[in-house]
Amino acid sequence: MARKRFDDSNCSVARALNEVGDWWSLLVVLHAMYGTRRFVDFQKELGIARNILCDRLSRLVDNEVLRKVDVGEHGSRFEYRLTEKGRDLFPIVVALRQWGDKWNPAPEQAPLDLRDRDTGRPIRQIEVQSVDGQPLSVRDVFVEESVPKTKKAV
Amino acid sequence: MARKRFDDSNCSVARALNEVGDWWSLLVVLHAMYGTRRFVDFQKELGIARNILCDRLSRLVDNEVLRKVDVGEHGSRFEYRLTEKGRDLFPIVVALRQWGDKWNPAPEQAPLDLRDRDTGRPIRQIEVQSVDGQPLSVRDVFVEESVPKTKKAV
DNA sequence: TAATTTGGTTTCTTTACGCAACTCTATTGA
DNA sequence: TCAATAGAGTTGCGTAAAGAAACCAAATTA
Repeated sequence: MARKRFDDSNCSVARALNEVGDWWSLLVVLHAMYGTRRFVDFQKELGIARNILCDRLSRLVDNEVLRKVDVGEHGSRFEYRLTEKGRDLFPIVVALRQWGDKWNPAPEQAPLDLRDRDTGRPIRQIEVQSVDGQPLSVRDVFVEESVPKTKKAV
Repeated sequence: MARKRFDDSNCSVARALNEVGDWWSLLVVLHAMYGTRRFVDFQKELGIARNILCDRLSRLVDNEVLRKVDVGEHGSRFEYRLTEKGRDLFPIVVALRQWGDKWNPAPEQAPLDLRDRDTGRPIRQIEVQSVDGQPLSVRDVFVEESVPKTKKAV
């Protein structure tokens, strides 16, 4: 692949994709949110090759999205748990899920129904909002330059 | 790479990643949101190889994230424009940007400051919300089974 | 004590990425 | 009018990464 990397990109989207922008990383994080913690469980649930899983897990640990925790008395039993940084990917994962459900619904399957644990009611559609909670589209937004001068459309 | 594909996965996150889950696609979409429409402009701005850009653009067109529009009288001048499906990726892109800014801030650079065009005020941090607008974390949420039976934690 | 589980590593093949060069049609410019 | 340039790709090649399968070692379990 000789993949291009974006570690030092001045675009934060590129930097984010550098850490979780491949085919597997976000799925690993998703399953971690579902409660999966062990190497073999990730492997079985995702059907990912072991060497690739190895690589993804250690990359996620390096990037502090996961923490590798030694359970089991004499080492050699480990768990991978989400860090705060990892849990902070929740909105991204949910937004992806909602987008997938909306635009590529599964033929014979109802979309996963996420609900508020307190009230039992479904969660909202994720949206970009103004400070007062109004939904904003791409066109409702502009980039404020650091040295405020001009308004440049996004 | 011999990538595994998730077209028919019953997980909508996997299906979403199947369309935009590679290193480049979301960056192409991002730049399209910035206003880029021409092949050469994407190529210059992203520094992507032309054949890869070709592949990504046609995949995004196939998946109806972009539309290929013939401008120029005699053909051979094209523009790639976001469809509604593509514009609907806005929250995902913004969430990625905010995550990148929060957890991997650029050393010498202020994060991109997105603002509401109407009020000039910054946008909100994207979050998963309950129907009444309360922020929800991973732990505040459960999966309601299609045939309601048990409450399974996410 | 043998079999199994866990968490990998190694080897090998396939596939896709990235680069550079090339093509073909319009458009611009001298 | 003829050459040069720009736009939008395509082709070919070397390399790096993905996937499959086999192997391995420590720790549990039977």
